[in-house]
Amino acid sequence: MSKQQVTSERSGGCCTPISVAALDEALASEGAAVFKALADPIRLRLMSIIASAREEVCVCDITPDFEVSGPTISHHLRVLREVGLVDCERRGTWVYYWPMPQRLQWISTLISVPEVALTH
Amino acid sequence: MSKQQVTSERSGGCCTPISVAALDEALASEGAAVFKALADPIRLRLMSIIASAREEVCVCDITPDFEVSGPTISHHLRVLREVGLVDCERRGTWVYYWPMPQRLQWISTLISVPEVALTH
DNA sequence: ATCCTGATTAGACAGAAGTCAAGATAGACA
DNA sequence: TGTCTATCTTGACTTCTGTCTAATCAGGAT
Repeated sequence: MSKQQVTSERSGGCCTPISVAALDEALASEGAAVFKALADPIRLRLMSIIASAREEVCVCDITPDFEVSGPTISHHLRVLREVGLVDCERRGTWVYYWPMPQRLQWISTLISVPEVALTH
Repeated sequence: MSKQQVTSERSGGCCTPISVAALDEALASEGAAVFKALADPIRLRLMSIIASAREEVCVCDITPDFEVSGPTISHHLRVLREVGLVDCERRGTWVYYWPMPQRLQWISTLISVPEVALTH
């Protein structure tokens, strides 16, 4: 398996990193929307809690870790969901969230830097 | 010319991706600040133009690609500079920008997903 | 049915961010 | 010196965002 293949598999579907070729406006808008979702300390922590958990995470377990109100947590989770970084499901009284790893990997690849560009 | 030099973790080896372990508040704040800089379509395009160029880029070559005023471009470039994603230098009449690839790679690694998490 | 708990939605508000016009600054050159 | 060009900074305006309280919704249990 070539490096090229590994890269495209890990990129969550596609995309040339911005260090390789300039983005067109459409991709820039989509990418910026995802970065905007990660551009808040609380949302980034929420994303990291959900992404690093081995299982789905209950909102009830997340909320106590933060010093903002429940509705605010709910708002931030919705922002993450609307850009496809997480998804959720109600199960009985509780709501559970899980990460969408391909979406996260896509945005990571978008800003990744080829090794040659790091060493020069 | 700009303030950069940030955490210790970004040199070479980098940080622990958020899919591996939850972020503490300090790293979440720093990461969110960098994502905020990328969370605008114009800034993301600016970053991609600068990062993908083989040479330093003159502001005079960038500005015509956008439909906003010169001061607005200047403002966006400053935002990118303040989070350490680019740096610049005046040379004669013109100002040249170049990318800081390690900083970009740091934020990319922060949200990268281990292969095992993509296939399960 | 009615109540209780967990979570989301609606509405309001302060502060942040994007934009532009006008002015300031840096350097080249006559 | 003065002027010209490229870029940045300032100040103002408008829109967007994060946060709260209060109200609403979804399910379980009494």
